[in-house]
Amino acid sequence: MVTCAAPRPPEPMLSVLNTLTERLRVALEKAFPEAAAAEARASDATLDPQLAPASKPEFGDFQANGALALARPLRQQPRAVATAIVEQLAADPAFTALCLPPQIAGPGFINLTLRPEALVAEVASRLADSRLGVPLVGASAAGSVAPSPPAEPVIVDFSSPNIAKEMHVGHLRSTIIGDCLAGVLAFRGHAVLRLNHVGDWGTQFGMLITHLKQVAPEALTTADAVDLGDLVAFYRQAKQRFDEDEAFQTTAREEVVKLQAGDPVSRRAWQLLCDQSRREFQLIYDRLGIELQERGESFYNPYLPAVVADLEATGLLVTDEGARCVFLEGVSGKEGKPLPVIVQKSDGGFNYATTDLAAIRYRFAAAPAGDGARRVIYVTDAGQASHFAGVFQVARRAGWIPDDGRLEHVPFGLVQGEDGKKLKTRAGDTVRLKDLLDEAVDRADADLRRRLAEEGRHEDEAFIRHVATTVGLAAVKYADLSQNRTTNYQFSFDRMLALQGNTAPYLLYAVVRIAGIARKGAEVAGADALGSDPGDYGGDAALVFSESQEWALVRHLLGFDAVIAEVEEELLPNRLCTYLFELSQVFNRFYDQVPVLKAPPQARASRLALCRLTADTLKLGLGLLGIPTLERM
RNA sequence: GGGGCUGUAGCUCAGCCGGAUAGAGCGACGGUUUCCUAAACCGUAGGUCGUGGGUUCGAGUCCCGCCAGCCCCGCCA
Repeated sequence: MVTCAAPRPPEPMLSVLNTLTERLRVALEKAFPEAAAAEARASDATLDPQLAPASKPEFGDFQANGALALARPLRQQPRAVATAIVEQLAADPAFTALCLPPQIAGPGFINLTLRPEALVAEVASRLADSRLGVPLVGASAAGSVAPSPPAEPVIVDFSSPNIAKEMHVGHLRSTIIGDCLAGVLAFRGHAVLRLNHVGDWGTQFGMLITHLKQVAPEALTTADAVDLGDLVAFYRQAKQRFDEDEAFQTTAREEVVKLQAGDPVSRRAWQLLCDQSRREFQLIYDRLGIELQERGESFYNPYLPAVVADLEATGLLVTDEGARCVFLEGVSGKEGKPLPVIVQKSDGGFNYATTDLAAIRYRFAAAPAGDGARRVIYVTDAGQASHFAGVFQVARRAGWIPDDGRLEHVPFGLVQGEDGKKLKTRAGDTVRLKDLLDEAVDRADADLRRRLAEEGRHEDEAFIRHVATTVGLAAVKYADLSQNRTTNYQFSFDRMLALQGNTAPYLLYAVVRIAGIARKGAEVAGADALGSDPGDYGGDAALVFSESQEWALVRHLLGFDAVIAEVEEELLPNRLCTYLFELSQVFNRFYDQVPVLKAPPQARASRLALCRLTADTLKLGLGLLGIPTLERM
C-alpha cells in the first residue's frame, strides 16, 4: 500500500464528503490537465480542492477553496479557475446527483449545497443504523457483517493514582478524559486496552513500609488494620522523615531493594497496602461508571533489566556520574550538554523512566510477551510533557516502536479554583475526589428539590436521588471534557451545574424534552389508532421536511460521524461536546418553532423521526463522554 | 540559562489543512408562555485576537523577535 498523505481530517458527512472530494478532484484534472501533469511530477498538492464545511449556512453545505490557491501557478483569475471547475462539475452526473448547481462567491470560493433528497436519504440511512453512520474500523463499506476486531489494540493509559494515597482532583482530568477517549476508540471498533498504571512501586513504598514497621507494624501484616485516611497521614509523615533524616532515607532505600528483590515480608506488606487502596479506588470508578484494568508499575519490574540490556546492545547507554543514561538528541540543558534520561541510578536501582520505557517496550512488543499495540496513548498532565518526550525518543531510538506505531502523550492543564490558582480546600489541602463528587451531587440535589418545590411537583426520594446523582456527576465530567484539555481548567460548581449554556444539565434537558415527546407521541398514536407501532415512527414512511428549523436539525445531525472520527484522530473530547451542545441548541430552536405532535400526519411522522434521531445521537454522544442520560428530570 | 504550554468580549472559553464580516456561553439590557417540560426561545450592546516585524492573493491560525503568566530541567513520579 502506498500512502504518503497524512490522515485527512474528518469533515461532516464523511461518505458524502469523500465522494465530493473525489468529484472535485476529477473536475480539477479535467479542467487543468497540464497542471495535473505538473503536480504528478512535482508531487505537490496544488490540485487539492480544499473542500471544507461551509463557514456559514448561507454558503451552503460545503465550500471548495482550491481555486484560489490554483490561480497563481496557472496565471489566471481565481474566479476564472472556479468557473472552469464548476463547468466540469456540471457535466458530472455523480456530482449533480448529490449537489445543486455550485455557486461561485467572493474572490473564488465554490459553494456547494446538497440536494434535499440527498440529505433525506442520509437521514433515512442513519435512522436504520444503530451506529448512526459511524463506520467501524476495518469494516468494508458495503454491508460487511460483524468484522472481527483488529488484533492490534490501542492502549489508553489513564487515571493512574498512587497506592497509599487517596484520589484527588489531580486524577480527575486524566480519569475523565482517558475514559472518554477509550470509549470513542472502542466505539470505532478498536480493541482498546484501558490500563491503570497505578503508582505501586518505587521509593515511596520504601518510605512507607519503613515508617509503618516502626509506628504501626500491624498495618503490614493484617488487612484493614488502618484505614486509608490513616495511611495517607502515615505517608505524609514518612515523606517528611525521608526528607529530613538521612538514616531513615538509607533504610527506606534498602527497603525498596528488598521489595523489588521479592523479600516475602516486604511483599506481604506491599500487597496489603495495594489491596486496601485498590478497594478505595474502585469505589470512585464504580461511581463514575469507569472501567479500567489495573496494571501498575510493579508489573514491569521483571522487564526492567531487559530495558537496560537492550539499550546497552544498541549502544545508546552511557555511564555518567555513576548513573546509566541515554543522552537525548536535540534537547540540551546547561552549557549545551545534552539532557540525559536516567535508566539506572548509581545505586543500581531503577526509576520511573525505566518503568515507562519497559511499559512502552512491552506494549508494542508482539504477544505473548507483549500487547502488540499499534497506538499507545498517555493521558497525563502537561507538566510531564518533557519527561515523555525524552522517554519516547529513547524508545524510538531503541527500535521498540514499529514503523506504523503511534505513541502519543495527551497532555492536559491544571485544575484551578475560581481564584485562578491551583484548586485547594479552604484549609489549603488537596481536594479529595470523593468530596468533590459529593459536593456536586449535593448541589444538584438541593437545586432539584428547590425547583420541585417551586413548581409544586412531587417526586419520590428514589427519583430525586437518581436525578441528582446523574446530573451532579454529569456536570463534573462535562465541564472538564467540554474544555480544550491543553489549557488549565477553572473549576466552578456554579458554572458546571448551570441549567443554561454549554453544560451537562442543558444537554440532559434536551434529551428529556424529546423523551417527553416520545411519551406523548405514543399516547397520541394510540388515541388516533394510526395502526403503526409508535416506537417505529419514521421507519418506512417517506420523510418530508419543509421548515428551515427542520433542515437545520437535519444538517446538524448528519455531522455526527465526522465529529467522532475527528475525536478519534485529534483526541480532543471538547470537539464532541461542542457538537452535542450545538445539536441541543438546534433542537431547542426546532422544538420551539415547529410543532411535532400537533402537525399533520406525514409531517408529524417525519418530525418524530428527527426527534428520535436527535435523542439517539445525544444519548450515544453523551454515552461516549461517559455520561448517562435521563428520561425525566 | 535551556525547554514547553498559555495569552481572543467584563467573566469562562471555542476557533478544524491559513479562507468570506472573529464565534459561543455566562453576566448586562430588552422581548416571548391559551400550545409537546419556559431547565426553553428571540433580540441588543460588548473585540487593536498580548505586542512588533515577516511570509501569503488572504494570518487569530504559519515563521522570527519581544512582553506577561504557569509548568518542566540527573539519579522523586
